[in-house]
Amino acid sequence: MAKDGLSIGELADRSGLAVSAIRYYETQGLIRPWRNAGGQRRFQRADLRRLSFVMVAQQFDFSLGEIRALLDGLPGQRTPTKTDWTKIADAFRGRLNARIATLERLRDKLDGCIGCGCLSLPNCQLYNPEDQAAERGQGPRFVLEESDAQASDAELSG
Amino acid sequence: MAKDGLSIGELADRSGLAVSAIRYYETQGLIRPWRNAGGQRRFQRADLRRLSFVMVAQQFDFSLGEIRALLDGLPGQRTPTKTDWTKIADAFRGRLNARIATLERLRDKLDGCIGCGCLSLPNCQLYNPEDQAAERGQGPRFVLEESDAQASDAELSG
DNA sequence: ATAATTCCTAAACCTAACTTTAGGTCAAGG
DNA sequence: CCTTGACCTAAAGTTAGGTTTAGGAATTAT
Repeated sequence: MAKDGLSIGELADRSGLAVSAIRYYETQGLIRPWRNAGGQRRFQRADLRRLSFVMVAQQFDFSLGEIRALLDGLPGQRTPTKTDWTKIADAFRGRLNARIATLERLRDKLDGCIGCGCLSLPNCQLYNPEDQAAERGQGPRFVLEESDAQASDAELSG
Repeated sequence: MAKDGLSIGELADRSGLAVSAIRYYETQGLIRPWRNAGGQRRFQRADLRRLSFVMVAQQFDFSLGEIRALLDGLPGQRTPTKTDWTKIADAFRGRLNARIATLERLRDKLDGCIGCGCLSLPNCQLYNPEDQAAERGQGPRFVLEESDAQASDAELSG
């Protein structure tokens, strides 16, 4: 009930976040409470919006580091206003569309793959990860290049 | 060159996986090599297909545990054959469609949210996570229920 | 025969995003 | 005053999916 700011417990109740999560967010620079005389954290009411923003951004697959950058990028270190929101929403939508597009491409590959004898053919599209880790082997994965005859040797294992 | 099965290094080269990853997969029950006289792992050539399957399934967001279950569910503990593949592809497609649908719903929410003054209104759709962790707080998140007046107090923080 | 690879195990380490625990302090209520 | 209950810090634990390291043994190449 302290009128000089919200306690971490109050913020937790109102946000639905765990107290430990809020403390963690502080270590990650997402929120900066001040301390009262006794050393306890005190939060502004606007911090509720800040936490809300964090929670929403997480749904769009932004890491806490990225969210911090978004927050820091706001003029004056503010919590987003309606005006800022439009720009941020564009970033969110972009991320979302990219993810959807990736999944749709994967679905197309899968559909094009039915009945192609997959998992026993050399250049199945499904073996080109395209996202996950586009670093290690630059070229195609040779996974199924068992060029020898005997197209389907010993299917049994163990 | 050992004709009595592939060494782990050969399997790694052919699959594109790291040797350490293959060993790890063994601990997870995804692959079961036998040992030669000297105690080294030896793999069947069919294990390449098994690993390929693991890699593909991971792209569809299946955990190693789930992949193991899929593999174990195959009659005779086989690596999927063309016949099995159709059934599994259905499972993959289902997972994919569900994910796409979720993201599209999120996008719709986002679009319906533009200009609604989000992040300062009580019941923004974006505050209902729907996926992430549908466990803790069963009810709605009260995130923005600052019922008092002063709709936009102190936007500045720090 | 010997050097260079490759392989072995066990255990520690890594990232992300937190939670849990331990030991101790602060604040609110009766 | 005194007891809860909320809070504090630091450090360790958690999950997933691996990687790295250390110390040693097996294989392969020369």
